[in-house]
Amino acid sequence: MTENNPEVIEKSDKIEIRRGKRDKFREIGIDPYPPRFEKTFSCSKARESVSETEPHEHVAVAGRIRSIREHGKSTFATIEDESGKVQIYFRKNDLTEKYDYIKFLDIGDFIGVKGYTFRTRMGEPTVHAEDFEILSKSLQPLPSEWYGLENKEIRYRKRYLDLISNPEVREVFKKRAVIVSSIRQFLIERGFMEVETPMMQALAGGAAAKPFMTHHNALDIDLYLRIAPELYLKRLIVGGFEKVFELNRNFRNEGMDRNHNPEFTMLEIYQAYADYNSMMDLTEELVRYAAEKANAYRVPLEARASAPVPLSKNDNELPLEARAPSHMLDKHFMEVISDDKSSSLKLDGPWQRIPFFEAIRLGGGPDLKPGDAAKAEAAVKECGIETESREYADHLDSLFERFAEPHLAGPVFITDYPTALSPLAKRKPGEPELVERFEAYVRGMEIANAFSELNDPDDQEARFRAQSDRIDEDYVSALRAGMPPAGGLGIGIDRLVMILTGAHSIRDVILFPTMRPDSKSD
RNA sequence: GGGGCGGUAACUCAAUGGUAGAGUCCUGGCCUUUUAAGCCAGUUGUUGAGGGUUCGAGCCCCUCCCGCCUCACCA
Repeated sequence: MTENNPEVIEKSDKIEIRRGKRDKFREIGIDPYPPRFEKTFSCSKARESVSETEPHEHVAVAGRIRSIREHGKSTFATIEDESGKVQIYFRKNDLTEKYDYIKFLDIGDFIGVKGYTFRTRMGEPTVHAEDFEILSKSLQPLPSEWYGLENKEIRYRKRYLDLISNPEVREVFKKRAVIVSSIRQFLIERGFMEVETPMMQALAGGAAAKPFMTHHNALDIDLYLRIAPELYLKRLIVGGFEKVFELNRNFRNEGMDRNHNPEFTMLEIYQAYADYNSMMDLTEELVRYAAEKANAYRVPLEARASAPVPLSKNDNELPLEARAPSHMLDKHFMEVISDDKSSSLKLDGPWQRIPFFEAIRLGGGPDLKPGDAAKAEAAVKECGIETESREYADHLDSLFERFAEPHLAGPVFITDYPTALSPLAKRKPGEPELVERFEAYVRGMEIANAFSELNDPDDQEARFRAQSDRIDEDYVSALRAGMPPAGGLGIGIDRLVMILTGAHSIRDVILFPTMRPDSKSD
C-alpha cells in the first residue's frame, strides 16, 4: 500500500510543512513537546460549566485540535479529549503577539488552553482563551474529519487513527471494557476466584484445535500456546477450590473469518457440586448482567441472508425478521438499540432449550437416534452434504450445522449433545450416548459451551484414547485423585461483545486483530 | 486453500485504450462570536508491485502483494 509506506509518508510535503511549523516554535524559544500541562477541567466538564447566571468559570483544558476556523483577527478551534469536544475562542486583542503563533498550529496538535467559559451567539459553549500553549506537535496529517477513515485495512492496522476518526469505534471498545469488568464483578460477587493457568503448555489440551508452537531454549523443549485452560482449571477443582474462573486469551492456529481470530478471549468457569443445568442458569444471569451494565439489554439482530424460522410453532419469543443494521458502523446504530425495540434480540427472560437431536429434526433434518452411526452417515449422504470424513462425530456435526444452526437466531440452549462430540462431558444417567452438555447460540453463533464435567478417570482415559495417541496423563492422574461433581462453562468473550455491540466482525471488537504483516513497511 | 469483488492525491471518490480529475485537506490573501464558516488565488500522484500486448495502458493479458465477501477447514 502506497499510503502505508513510511518512505512515501516521510517524503510528503505536508509533513515537511508541519516540521517547519514545529521549528518555528523552537526558533521563538517554545518547546513543541513540553513535559506537562496542568488541566483543571475535561472538555465536557468545561462545556457543562457554562452558566447563564453564574460568573464565568476559569478553566484549563487540553486536547487534540480537531478543527480550526480562522475568522479574521479571531480564531475558533475545536479540541477533543477523552471526555469529548469543546470549542476554543482566540482573540488577537486578548492574546496580543501570541496570537500569531496560532498559524503554527495544525489539526492533530495537542494544546493546553487557559481561559473562561462562555456561550457564543450561536449558543456554543466555548472557552475564551486568555493563554494557550502547544503540548505536542503532530506531523502526520489525520484523516479527513468530514469523510473519516473508512479503509478497513488501515483501520485495523493503524487502530489509533481509527479511534481518532471514528467515535463509534471508541464506544465499542469502552463497551467491551464495561462488559469484561462487569463479568469479573458478577463472578467475584458470587464467590468465584479468578485464577491464571499456563498459557504455554507441553500438551495443548481441552479442545480439538491446532495449537501454535514455540520453543523454550533453556529447557530445550517445544511448548504450545494453550487452546483452552480447561484441563488446568479442573485440576484446581481437584485441588479443593470450588468456584474458579479464568478470563484470558486462547490461541488457535486455524482459519480466520468474521467469527474467528487466532488469539481470542475466553471465559471459563468451574463450580464444584454444580452441573450443566446450573451452568445454564449462570449463563443467562451473566449475559443479562453484562448486557445491563453495557446498556445493551436489547440488541439489534444482524440481517441474515435467510430470515430465521421458528423451531416450534408456539415460539413467539424469537424475532423472525431481521431489520437491524448489519454493520457496527451504521450511523444509526445507537438509535436502533434504544428506539427500535421491535427488531431487537431478547436476552432477558429464560432462553429456549432444545435438545441436540430435536434441533436437527425441527430444522427439517433426519430423526436420528443417539448412537446410530449408520443412520447418521446415510442421512449425510442423502442430504448431499460433502464430507471426506467417515467419523460419526463429523457426520453429526455437519447435520447440525446444516439443519439446526441456520435457525438459531437465539438466544437458545442446545442441550444433550452426543457423547461422540464431547470427550470431556459426563454421560447422561441411563443414556450413555448422550452427555450433559449445552451450547448457547445467539445470531447463529456459538457463544457458550458447558457441561457436567466428566470426573470418572477411567472413562476419561478411554475417551481420550479413542481420540488421540497423545493424551494428558497428568490430567487423568488428577482425576484419579478424585474430582467432585462439577459444572464447567466457557463463554467466548469476543463473540459476546459482538452480540452486545452489534458488531459484524470479530475484528471490530478486538483492538489489534491479527493481520498479515504489511510487506511494504518491512 | 478454492471462488468473487476491490486497491487511483493525506482522506472520500471519479475517469470509452487517447493530456490522471473533483470535493475535502494543504499553501497564500481578506474577514474580531464562527462551527462541514465564507470569499479569492494556488499546490498536491511510482493509479498496490512487477512483467506483457499496443503508436499509446488507471483501463486489456500474466505473475505477485494486501484487504473484504464467500466456500472449505474448525468439539
